[in-house]
Amino acid sequence: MSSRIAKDLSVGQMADRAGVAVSTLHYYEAEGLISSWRTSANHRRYDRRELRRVAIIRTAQAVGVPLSEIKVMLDGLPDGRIKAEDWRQAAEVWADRLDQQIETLQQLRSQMGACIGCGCLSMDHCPLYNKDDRMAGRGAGPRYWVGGPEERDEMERKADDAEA
Amino acid sequence: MSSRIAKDLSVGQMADRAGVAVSTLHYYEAEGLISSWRTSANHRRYDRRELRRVAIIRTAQAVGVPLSEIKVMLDGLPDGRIKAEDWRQAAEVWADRLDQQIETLQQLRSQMGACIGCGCLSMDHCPLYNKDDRMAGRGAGPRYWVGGPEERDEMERKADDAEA
DNA sequence: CTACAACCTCAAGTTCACTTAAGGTAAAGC
DNA sequence: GCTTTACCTTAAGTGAACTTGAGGTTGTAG
Repeated sequence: MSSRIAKDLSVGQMADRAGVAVSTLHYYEAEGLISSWRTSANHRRYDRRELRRVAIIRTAQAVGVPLSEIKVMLDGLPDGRIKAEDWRQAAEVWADRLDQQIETLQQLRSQMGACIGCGCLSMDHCPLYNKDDRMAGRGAGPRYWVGGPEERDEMERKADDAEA
Repeated sequence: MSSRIAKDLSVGQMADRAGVAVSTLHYYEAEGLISSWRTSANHRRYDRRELRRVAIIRTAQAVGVPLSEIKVMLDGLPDGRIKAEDWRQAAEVWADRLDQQIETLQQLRSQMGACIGCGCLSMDHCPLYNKDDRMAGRGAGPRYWVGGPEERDEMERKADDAEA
């Protein structure tokens, strides 16, 4: 009992450690977000680093990043054996994304704060007011993460001056 | 055509300005997130400040806050006529929330960054490694915003030392 | 006065991220 | 040897946040 080598984890162990349900891990695997090998009994075994993947998935989700986005980023890292350079690259892309997200939050925060001090309550001359126009998004289903990946259609707020 | 007084908006105008679909506004109204009065023709008319509400809703959503949460906060402000004190209070609650959210993001960011520099690639002696355990969440459906409102069950990561 | 755009309601459909259920295998404990 | 526990698969259900569609009314423009 002196050997403390990092062994691969069963799905139950993964679930425990990551704090997610077993079914969730199955789901993630089906979606190609994590991967495992199988024992002779067809049981999943996870490399320990999959734990980190799950942690990243959950953290990203917690701040509103959809799985599809997460997958794209995780796919950036070549299967299994992660080379340092790949990690670095992927992380950089993400950093931008996160910074953006953080900024959005800070905007919201100050938007609400500023709204108290300024004339927002009586409206009409609020400096923030005209920032309301913005934000598009089309297609079905729920829409997290409004400041999406590529292609955003600008949505010209035309009918603005045309008002009696 | 010299009068440029702020008039109430139709649903179409609101949709244009806020950058959302008309159906979304209907939905928000049905959910009690925004409100309107009706013309004699049963058409919706929105007070201009509803525009701000929509902006806040969308921004909050963009960072992963579910509508239920948003509603709670918006409900904090008494119907229609918003008193400054109420705004202030609500904003304060939110500021905390947002700060928390921002922190999560920064953690994720540095988690990924740090993972490059440290031994994560060869695993085993990563200082971040043991932070993987964490994060619970139960019940059906999608789960945004892991660091939820009240009640979080701690999820003891027991089976840790018990490993041959 | 007739088109037509903009609005209305209500019901049903869709996507995402899961969970639950049903039915089966397999190694471990008594 | 039998039962329990952990795992497996596949299919169907769920909740959130919308969208789409069908069918109907209103009001302005030609």
